[in-house]
Amino acid sequence: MSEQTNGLQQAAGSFQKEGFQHTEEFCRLNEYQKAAVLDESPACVVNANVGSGKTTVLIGKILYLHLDRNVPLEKMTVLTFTNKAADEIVERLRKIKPDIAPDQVQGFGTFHSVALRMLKNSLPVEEAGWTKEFTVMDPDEETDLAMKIIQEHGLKVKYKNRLKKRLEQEYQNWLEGKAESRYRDDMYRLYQLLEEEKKRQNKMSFADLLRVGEELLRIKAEDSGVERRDEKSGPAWILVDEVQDSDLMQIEFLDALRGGKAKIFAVGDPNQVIYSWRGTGDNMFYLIKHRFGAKELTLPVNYRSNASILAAANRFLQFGNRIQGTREEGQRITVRNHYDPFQEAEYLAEKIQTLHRNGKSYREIAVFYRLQSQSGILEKVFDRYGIPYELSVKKTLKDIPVLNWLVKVLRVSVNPADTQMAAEVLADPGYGEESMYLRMTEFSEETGKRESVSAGELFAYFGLREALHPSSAGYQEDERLVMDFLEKMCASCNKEMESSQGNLTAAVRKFINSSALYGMKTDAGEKAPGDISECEGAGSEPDEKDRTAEPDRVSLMTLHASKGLEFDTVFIIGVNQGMIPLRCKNFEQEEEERRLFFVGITRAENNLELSWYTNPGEPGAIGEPSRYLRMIPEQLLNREDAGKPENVRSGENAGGDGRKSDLHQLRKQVQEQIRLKSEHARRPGSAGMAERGAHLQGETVKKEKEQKEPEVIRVRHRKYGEGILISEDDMMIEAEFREYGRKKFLKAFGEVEVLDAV
DNA sequence: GAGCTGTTCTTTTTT
DNA sequence: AGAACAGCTC
Repeated sequence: MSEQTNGLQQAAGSFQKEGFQHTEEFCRLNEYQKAAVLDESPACVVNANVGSGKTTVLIGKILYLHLDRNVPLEKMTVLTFTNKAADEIVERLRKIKPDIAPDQVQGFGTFHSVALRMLKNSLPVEEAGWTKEFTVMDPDEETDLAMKIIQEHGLKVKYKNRLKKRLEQEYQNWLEGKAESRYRDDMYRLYQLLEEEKKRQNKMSFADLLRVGEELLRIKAEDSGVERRDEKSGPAWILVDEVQDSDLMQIEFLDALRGGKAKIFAVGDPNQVIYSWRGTGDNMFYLIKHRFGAKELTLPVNYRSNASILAAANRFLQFGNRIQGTREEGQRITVRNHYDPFQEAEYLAEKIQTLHRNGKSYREIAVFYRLQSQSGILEKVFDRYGIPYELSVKKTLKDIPVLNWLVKVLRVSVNPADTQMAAEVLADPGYGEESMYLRMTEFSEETGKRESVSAGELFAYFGLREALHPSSAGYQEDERLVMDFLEKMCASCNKEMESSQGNLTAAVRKFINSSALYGMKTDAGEKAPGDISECEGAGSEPDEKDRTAEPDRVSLMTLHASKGLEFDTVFIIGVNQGMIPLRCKNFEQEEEERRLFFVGITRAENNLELSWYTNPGEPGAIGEPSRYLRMIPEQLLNREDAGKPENVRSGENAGGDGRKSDLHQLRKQVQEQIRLKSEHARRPGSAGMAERGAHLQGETVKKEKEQKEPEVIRVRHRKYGEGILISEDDMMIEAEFREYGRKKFLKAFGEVEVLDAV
């Protein structure tokens, strides 16, 4: 298919099949979205503003490539960071094109699941030291194994209680060949021994999947020479969702997968990086752009929020140009002051009740907070008011002891080399049984050869009736949980064996492996204990019925968990100094807190209410509104200090107490007013502050007055290159860079050099 | 192992 | 700012 294939031929060909360009879906896209869908550069990154239809473009791209450019779905790899995102893409694709078969979208999934599939199907894992029968271990298991090795070898490893975190965070350093851990202990020796032990027990950690996958992909590319590899190997197109969230290992994997041949199309938003504390580097969006020499397109138009919300959001934008809106001004943003978290919960309960009575469904409403610990009060009060709510805390199979144990039994059964798991199964205080040992090690020989199986048969084979102790109080419940799990597993395994002629051992292994990657979630919000509603095994499809039956509930979640979601009405609580932003030591962390707040406010479609407490119970927070509230222009706000129902309270605990708190509140308000005024006075260049700054800092601040002139002052930054000075005061300096947009810096760090002496 | 001083982290969470 | 830990001394 030649490169000039274009509009004409498309139009000519449209009689035979519709073609995506002629569908309603395509016509509904705006010009930016269309450009992104149609772009066929070798590498392209789409800088997608919040709410600009990023996933719609990704899906449009898939359909365009498939229907108009004849790229088979099998030749596309679509990489996401969460299983939820992968499921959503396939689900939305099916909505437009319902005849997509599951094996057509094998290449759609998280980085880890795609890596796993390739290690199992097409890469020579033996060359790396594992066999095709390897299993996947989760981070807790890896930590346990590391602990065991530390003990056995008498290693000196500091902060053992934070070992899990350390294993993850220092892994990259070790890979890069650094000599010693920053804590000057045996950490790197531990990595080495751990790796050997994982090979011995034939299992891979999450990180191994990516790292080994990358290594083998590179070897494979070398082997097949510089000349084109045969057509079957590797994807023709690689599409990446939320690319700003990738880490270094994922970029290397991506690069290896591309093999210098596949085209890359990645969408992401540098303004929504909120997980960099977890190891996502500096600025992955631009790093990827430069790494692959990618063309950058933008999606500037937001379809979600009203103009007031977007105007506020624009104040927090750190990269790129301002977000363009499509909607009317709408409701202003409410800023409300409450006395304490308890008063606020009461207020929220009443407010939500009123909204619901006036016809708003609960599912349109969400409450966001910075810390998990803040949800407790809300839960209690909402319970009392009878308001249905859903907490976004995930529960995993590991929280259900009997299933946790059962998974270990199955793990050993499909991988007898896993001595760690075998020991844990037998040593389990609740279910450990010596007799399990033979059943697990003989599983492959006996039952494992079968071509179909039922839950009852497995239950009997493992002798679970005795192992679960029929006389114990929890037996009934345990049996039910185990049978539920086995039934789901058998259904998936039978299907798998039918389609791939594998045996039971292989099918169970596949199921257990993908369950490990899928997190083995259970719905914590559900009342039914232990309902394994989302235990997706190998090859099984997303449960359609679970989604349609979503009950009407208010969503309670952390700001982090809110990413990717949208609601008609959003309340963000605890917008106090010391809470949002959470006290943080360095400037990069502060920037991330700002992005987090940005993510939070941009979830709201029509109504946004931000509140702060005079008396926050949370440690660290102080009774002042967050400085972020001062960053929002006053004309966008609707300040409702002290609220109306709260006045009832002061009458309630009448007398000294109430008056005292009223006085307290009044004083806070006065202080706030004073601060606001001084803030306004300072912005165009406050003489007083500048003078003091000049004394402390020396030269750079000298001539505040000249800055009013439209003279361009150039600055330079180690990372961002040359830019122009926007503003500065005694603490901060703000500059704009062509590639990176506006950034603020702490003068004390001396990162920015002013080039034009004034 | 008590008592001291210095260091490090505290929150957010996916695979 | 305070907890939890590491490493030292006695």
